[in-house]
Amino acid sequence: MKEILAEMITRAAFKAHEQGVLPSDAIPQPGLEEPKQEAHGDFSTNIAMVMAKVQKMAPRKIAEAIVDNLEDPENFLVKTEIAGPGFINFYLRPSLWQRVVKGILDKGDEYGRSQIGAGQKVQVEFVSANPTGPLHVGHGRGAAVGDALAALLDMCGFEVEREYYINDSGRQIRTLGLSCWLRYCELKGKEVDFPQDCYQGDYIKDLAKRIQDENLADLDSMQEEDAVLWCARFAANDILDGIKKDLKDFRVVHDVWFSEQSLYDDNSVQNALEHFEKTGDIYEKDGAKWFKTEDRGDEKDRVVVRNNGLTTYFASDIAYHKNKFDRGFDRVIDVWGADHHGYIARMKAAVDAVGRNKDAFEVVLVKLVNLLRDGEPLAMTTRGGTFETLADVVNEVGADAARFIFLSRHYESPLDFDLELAKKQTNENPVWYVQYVHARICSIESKAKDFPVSLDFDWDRDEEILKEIEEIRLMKALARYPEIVEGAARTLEPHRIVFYLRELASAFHSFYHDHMVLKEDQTPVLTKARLDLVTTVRQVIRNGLALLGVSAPESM
RNA sequence: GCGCCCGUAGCUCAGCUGGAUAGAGCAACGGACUUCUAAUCCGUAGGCCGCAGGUUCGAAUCCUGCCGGGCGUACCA
Repeated sequence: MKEILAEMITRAAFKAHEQGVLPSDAIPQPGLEEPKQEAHGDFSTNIAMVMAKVQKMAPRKIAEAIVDNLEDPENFLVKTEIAGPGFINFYLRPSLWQRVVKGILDKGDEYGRSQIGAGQKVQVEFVSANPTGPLHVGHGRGAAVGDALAALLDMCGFEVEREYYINDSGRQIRTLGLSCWLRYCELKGKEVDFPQDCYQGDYIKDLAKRIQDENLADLDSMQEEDAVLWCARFAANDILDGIKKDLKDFRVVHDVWFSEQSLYDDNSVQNALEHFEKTGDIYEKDGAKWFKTEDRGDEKDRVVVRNNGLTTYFASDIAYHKNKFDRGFDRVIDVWGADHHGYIARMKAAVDAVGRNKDAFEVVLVKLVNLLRDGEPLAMTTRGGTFETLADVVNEVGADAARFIFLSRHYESPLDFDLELAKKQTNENPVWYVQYVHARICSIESKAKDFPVSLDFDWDRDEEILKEIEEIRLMKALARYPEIVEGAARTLEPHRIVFYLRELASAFHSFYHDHMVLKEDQTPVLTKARLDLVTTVRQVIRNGLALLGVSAPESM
């Protein structure tokens, strides 16, 4: 509908130019928007104001010239007016909105799909928590955001892959092994001084106990270093299994689990380092090797090999991101916690050095989550305690509520997550508000069997059937969905879907309150039309919730 | 110190590429169920868009400075 209008406006402007009314032929692409106020029509354009400078004319004069030259052979418009400083407002024939119903009925689950991605390959890497402890709520938000982004991009015609990067190498894995080993020693009754920088959580004790109880290894006869390594492997694998289970329960699925260690095993890290030493991007200073990131936009150069010979995380990250692009991705999106903020510039520099466009690598920084109960903050220590893990939260409030709330704000905004609120089955809880629409409509549909419904009804007939204001508003909201999806994908902002769904839900509830779908003294045609209308609402609610990874229940 | 993000209604937050009288949810107040799920709806109230300049037909939006808050700034991960 917008395209048609834009076309009409452009044609009118050129016609006005040919007639000499508009001096310049520089006609910009008309921007059309839905005015905030219904009194300003269905669509409006500010093109006259935009052109004012070039045309050297008053905006309202330009608007007049355009309106005078509008051709509307199919009678789309019932009224056109010039308002304010030079807006042109368009009032559409109401029956035009009915076309959206047919469109959604035809497209079903595919309504909202677009091809703006044009088949470009995108990788979304998210969660990627170190396998040194269970996922906490912060990871949950990252998981919800990453998963929704992937779904959005997929819906917009990108070829998407979801990846989890496992930091299964390096010092912290050894620390994990040491922690586990020491707890094991404690169980054996040895006096142990448990260091501060070891992992304190009770889950480590549980692991040690399992090693003992299930007799998984003969640690006692091993050299201490071997025992620590064995513990490290065992603990990391077990914790990773736990992470996988937590994600599964949260309905998050990754396509690829990528091991950091594999980059060492196949010499990728080594090769990358050697390569950049040759190109001069890596140099030696103070016994360490530095990557020249400052020349590429970072604040300073960064160490990749420490003077003790050990590589830093940055070294493997360079190899990792090179690997990503080598796999043919046009865009690489990393979802990180906000505490990794300072890492972006150096990673972009590395991507630049690899010879890729810095803009092909994007980082979505997800701010932290404040867990509350009845408005009171809960302590978020790494030590075992009350509700801090993702699993606990999902257990308590359910995956639907958790995901919806995680996505209910811009990812860059800190998020308060109130456990009690998330569980409430009242209007304070936004999840239910949206899901309720779906359930209500399912209920109507199942009751519809007992009603006389016109069967030879045809949406192609251009007669006006749905003419109530609540119906028109609903259809307008439905029509907006595809561009909401596109906008959310373009800006990588899934929260837009949440806001949209609340609007659509609100429009539906208003309609529902004022008008009956199934009513005895109503024409079968109107019944059928309304039935189709609510079915399309259900469809769009379903499609939107699917993007968020939230279920659409048939009854509540 | 430097860099990034943020400051919008009592609270939590939207606000697209600058557009008309700045929006929503919650909380508050007042109404609406003999009807397809009241987990709902309708109405009222609530604002110096942190402050001060600048850009222009027009600024919550763009630029500069200041104030206030968060984060980052490792031969850590």
